[in-house]
Amino acid sequence: MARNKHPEQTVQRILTVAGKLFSEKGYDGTSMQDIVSALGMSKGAIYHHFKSKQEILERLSEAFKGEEAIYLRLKNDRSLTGLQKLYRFFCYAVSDREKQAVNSVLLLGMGDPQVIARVLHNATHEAAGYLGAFLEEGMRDGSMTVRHPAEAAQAILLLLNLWLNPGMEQGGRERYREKLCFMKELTDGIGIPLMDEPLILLFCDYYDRLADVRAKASRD
Amino acid sequence: MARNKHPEQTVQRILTVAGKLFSEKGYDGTSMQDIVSALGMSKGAIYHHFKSKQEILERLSEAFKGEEAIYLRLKNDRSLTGLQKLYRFFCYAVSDREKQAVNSVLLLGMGDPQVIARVLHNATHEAAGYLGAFLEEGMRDGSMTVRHPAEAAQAILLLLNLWLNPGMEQGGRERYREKLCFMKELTDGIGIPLMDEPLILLFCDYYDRLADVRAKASRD
DNA sequence: GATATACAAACCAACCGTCGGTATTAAAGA
DNA sequence: TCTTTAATACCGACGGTTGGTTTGTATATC
Repeated sequence: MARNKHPEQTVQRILTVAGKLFSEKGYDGTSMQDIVSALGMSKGAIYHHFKSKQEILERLSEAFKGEEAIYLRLKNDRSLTGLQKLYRFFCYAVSDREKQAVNSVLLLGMGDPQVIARVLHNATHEAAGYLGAFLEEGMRDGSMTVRHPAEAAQAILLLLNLWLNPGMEQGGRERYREKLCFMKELTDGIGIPLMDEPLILLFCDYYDRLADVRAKASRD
Repeated sequence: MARNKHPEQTVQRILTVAGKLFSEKGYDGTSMQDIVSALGMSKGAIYHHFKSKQEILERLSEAFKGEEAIYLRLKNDRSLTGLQKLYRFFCYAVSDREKQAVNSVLLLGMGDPQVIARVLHNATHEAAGYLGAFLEEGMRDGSMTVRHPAEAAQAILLLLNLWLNPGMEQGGRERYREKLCFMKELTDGIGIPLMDEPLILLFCDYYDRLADVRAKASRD
């Protein structure tokens, strides 16, 4: 139909390069011209595929939407309790997520206000609905004793996505582990015995993976 | 010394008008020209008193720094337990804060990424140090049984400033109250029996005050 | 009257996004 | 099969707006 037979590749290239730049220099710190130059394309090309700079960021953050898929899969699994579903959701969140997002702005670019706002919105709006459903299920089947499922879901996701986000951590690995221990007490305290040692280790891996990516990035 | 004998008044006028605009149209959505026009002044005048647009926002958000004063006052009071100090700190945070900040960007402008990032930073860096000290004190004097004081302080402040921030609430008054009930269970669960009924009512007042300001603002 | 300050206004580089134009291809018509 | 047509992929100069600077001037204080 047009000059390039595979425009999706172009879109991907734009997303990849823009994500890299955003995470290196921040969203506001990256100009459209920067992206254009790094791509060796024209401005018109980008604006042909994306209607604005914001839209690039939004598409980049859609990796988080992958949570919707895992949610739907877990939801209809009758062999699992609410707590087990929650547990697997967390496992996915810290391990499988890497595939699409470990290089993404959402982790490396965590210093940027635009990114923070986006993650926050995602946590308290989109994702909280899913988690809340698991918590309610856990109440019914007795696998947890949480009393305000909707609120608990929001609070937990807020802490998970912002506070436990390795991209936000500045205190090093040990402090991150301290955070995880506290998170265990917090969730236990509200009746959700979620955090066990294996999950904590998964979180630590999560942290280490980002540290690697960071180290590699700072070598350039 | 110069044309105007009372430059502080000019500075105040700039802060007031800029704060109003920021909260109405967001930080990025407000241009320097907007502020200049609303003030009926010149750009040079603003840049004579503030070195950047960011600095206006920072000065506006210094109301939060008032927490430092109350902290120092509480810190040296030997008649109070750690828990009592924490309690008073919270009372201050939701009641006294209004004097300078109820009209400020930090509540009304809570939708803005720049504002969110600033509040977040404030919570997990500046303020967390103070709170952590109270928690440690509370551990020693036995008024609470928290095990990870530094982490608890960060998590509590994060939830307080972002999640319990009335400017972020979109679910109405009842949902806000639900949040507060959950917050009580959360703090109780980690060994900090902080939230009692009077404090919850203070929070509700806090919410109502902002709702009033909002209603008044939308009438224009 | 010298000097430092409060402000004005013209000015600047950089920014995001637009727009008319061109190249290329898939499909439709002959 | 050859031509036409229309839609897509892309180009790059341009425009309006942005945050910020600079130069100039009036005035209050010493």
